[in-house]
Amino acid sequence: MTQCEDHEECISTAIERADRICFQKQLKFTDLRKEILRLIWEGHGPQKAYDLLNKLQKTNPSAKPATVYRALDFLIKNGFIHKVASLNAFVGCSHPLKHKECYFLICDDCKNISECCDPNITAAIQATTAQNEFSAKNTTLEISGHCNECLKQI
Amino acid sequence: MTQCEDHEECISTAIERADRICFQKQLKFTDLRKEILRLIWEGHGPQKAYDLLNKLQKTNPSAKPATVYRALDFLIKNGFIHKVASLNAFVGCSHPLKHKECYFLICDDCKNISECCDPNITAAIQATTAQNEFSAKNTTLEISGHCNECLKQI
DNA sequence: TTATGGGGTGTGATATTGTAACGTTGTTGG
DNA sequence: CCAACAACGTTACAATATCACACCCCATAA
Repeated sequence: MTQCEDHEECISTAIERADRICFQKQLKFTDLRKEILRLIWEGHGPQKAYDLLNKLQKTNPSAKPATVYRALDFLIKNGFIHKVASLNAFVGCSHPLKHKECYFLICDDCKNISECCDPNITAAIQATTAQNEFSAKNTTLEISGHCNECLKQI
Repeated sequence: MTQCEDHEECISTAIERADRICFQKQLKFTDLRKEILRLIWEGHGPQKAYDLLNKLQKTNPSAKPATVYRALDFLIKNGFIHKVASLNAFVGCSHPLKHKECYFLICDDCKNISECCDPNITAAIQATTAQNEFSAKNTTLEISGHCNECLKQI
């Protein structure tokens, strides 16, 4: 699940990517927003808002819930992270800009999340919404269970 | 979305169905659980836990959050309702026993929810999880947008 | 140059959602 | 009957999230 060979590199790649996109789109990628994005990628799994707050307070003791939630709002709105509704947690997006819809495989054991963005699923969902004459704006697809690595270890 | 010709009948049908299933499965469908299920169906849309608590307190002034959440746990566990993760709300299941997975179309305007349980989506999801060697336990698929009725009214 | 307006942040308060823990009651099988 | 367990009552609290208002910075127009 969401392996990376060199996690430091994986984090900095994500930050640089965001930096680039923000520059192109003229978005303000402030230190605070960058720090929150970094903390999310450091965890490399779904991160809870208040855990992020605790970590942020190590370098920024006066941080408050709103501090974190505002940064999260920015990051979500611009596609750098996703909210995982079934966990009330937040996870870095591996490919911002690439697509609107993201689906997740969530391992209950190792807590890792992988984005699985299958076009077949998207097509099936579109067919169903069309059939129901429903105009979809946002899709939340979160599949929990056990990843292959964890299954092997049993 | 989730229309019903006679809402009183629709509620009582749901209650009777649950009653029957509980009898068959030897589950204790207590007054409290029945009342919560009734309140959920009365709303005929996603109901928030604390709204249910307020309504419950009209007939049961000493009800507490735990009172509601315990009843909700029972109803979810036995398939009579679903939790809508993206809304932190609860909605009655139109066909308990029929299937494990339920997908939702959620109208942002009229707040109605309809279950859309398309086998094609299920198949697409299964194909993807298989391909990722992931053993799925639970699937949350919640599609928000606008239903046809609301689109027409614009 | 100033003013002015919007975005981002600081800060305190509060709202909303959900659980833990422990005691009591009531049912039920042995 | 009574031991055991499920359901419920009750208190407290934990976890998640938002609001409101003040302040600062800085880009831009007057």
